[in-house]
Amino acid sequence: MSDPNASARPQTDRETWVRSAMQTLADAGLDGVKVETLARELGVTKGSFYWHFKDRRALLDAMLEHWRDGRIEDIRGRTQAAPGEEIAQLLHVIDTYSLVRNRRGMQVELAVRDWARHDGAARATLDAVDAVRLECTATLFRAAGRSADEAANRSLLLYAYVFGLGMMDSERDTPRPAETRAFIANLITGG
Amino acid sequence: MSDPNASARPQTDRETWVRSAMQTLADAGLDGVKVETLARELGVTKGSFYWHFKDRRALLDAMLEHWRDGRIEDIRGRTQAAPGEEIAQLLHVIDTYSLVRNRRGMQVELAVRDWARHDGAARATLDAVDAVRLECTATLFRAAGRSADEAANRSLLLYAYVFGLGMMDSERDTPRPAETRAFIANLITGG
DNA sequence: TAGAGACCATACGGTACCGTATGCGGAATC
DNA sequence: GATTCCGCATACGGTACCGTATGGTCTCTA
Repeated sequence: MSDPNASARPQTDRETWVRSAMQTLADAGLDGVKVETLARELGVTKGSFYWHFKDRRALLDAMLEHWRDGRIEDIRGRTQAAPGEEIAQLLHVIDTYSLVRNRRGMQVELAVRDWARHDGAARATLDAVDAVRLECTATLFRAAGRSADEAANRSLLLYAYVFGLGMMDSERDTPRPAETRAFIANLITGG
Repeated sequence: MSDPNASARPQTDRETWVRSAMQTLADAGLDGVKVETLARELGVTKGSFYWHFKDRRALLDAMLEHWRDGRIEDIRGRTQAAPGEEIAQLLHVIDTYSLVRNRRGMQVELAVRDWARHDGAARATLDAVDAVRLECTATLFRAAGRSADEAANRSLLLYAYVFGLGMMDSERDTPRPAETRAFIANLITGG
């Protein structure tokens, strides 16, 4: 009872493994996430890993949970807008999601989406995140006066565009011209 | 001289390997493309593979070439339009590329795009294909009266949307509602 | 019909993983 | 200061690959 975080203490080192695994996922894809490789990069051996995790699958599930929670928190934070500012906020969401400065986040996103094509758990996690995202932006569109259908349609276009662009520009170093980004963002929002 | 295709005859069996590898690429991703696994599925052994290909990398390069040629031929064929029919043709392109019936082609597309994130040759191939695609649709937009900038911007939006949607819907079995598809397609083309 | 070359099987060495079993030190506890 | 348990190292067996070496079979041709 001396340490109120006693039960959570091992979580700290699980976090280390998960963070390192997410980095590798971004850099090398899911098949780059290997127990012995991660251990080498962390300067430990597999013995450590198999104390913290039952097996490789347990790490993958922890990664999905970690990513899901972060993404849901992120989109919730980015879709708060004062009345009358909804469209401006949507334009800001498009810009932050489609700019090159989110490179690492985009790489993780693309890796998870590819992962979801072969794994049920990843697919379920991704669907949950997408559902929240679509609902968040649709709420903004509705608050800006769009119908429910139009809000849903524009939200779908928004995410498909943003992640599609991330896929096309994943290795690009210079951002798209400001005029291009503004033109497309205005088409999506209908501003 | 009796067989005018004598020099092309070995190509036939290379083609068999490439086709099987493309199928596996669609189903299991690049890391599923393994020499011994492919050999088992073809009912032969590695001995056959290493007679036709120098190594695994040679197969991967052949796959990229095969895919590139097919995609360029495909987009060229789909972007022929009589004067005045350009927008209608663009709407048709959007529909064929975003519908579920292209499932296998979309899976290959997504696998190649993921591949391109870790491999220079794949990235170069993909960039070449994207450049042709963008030029093909931009030409249609210009023929429909858009400015060069607007044509390029709408083309970028078109492909980002189409492949982004393919990523979001890769495991979906029922197509999106016709109204949703029409609404978004009209936004992209500005019809 | 003998030889050459296309096409593939067999067999092997080497590597990089996964997961388990077990040993070992150091901190906390009594 | 002996015990317990956490955190990790070491060592092992097993599997799935890649690529090479070598031999066999079948066909076509001279």
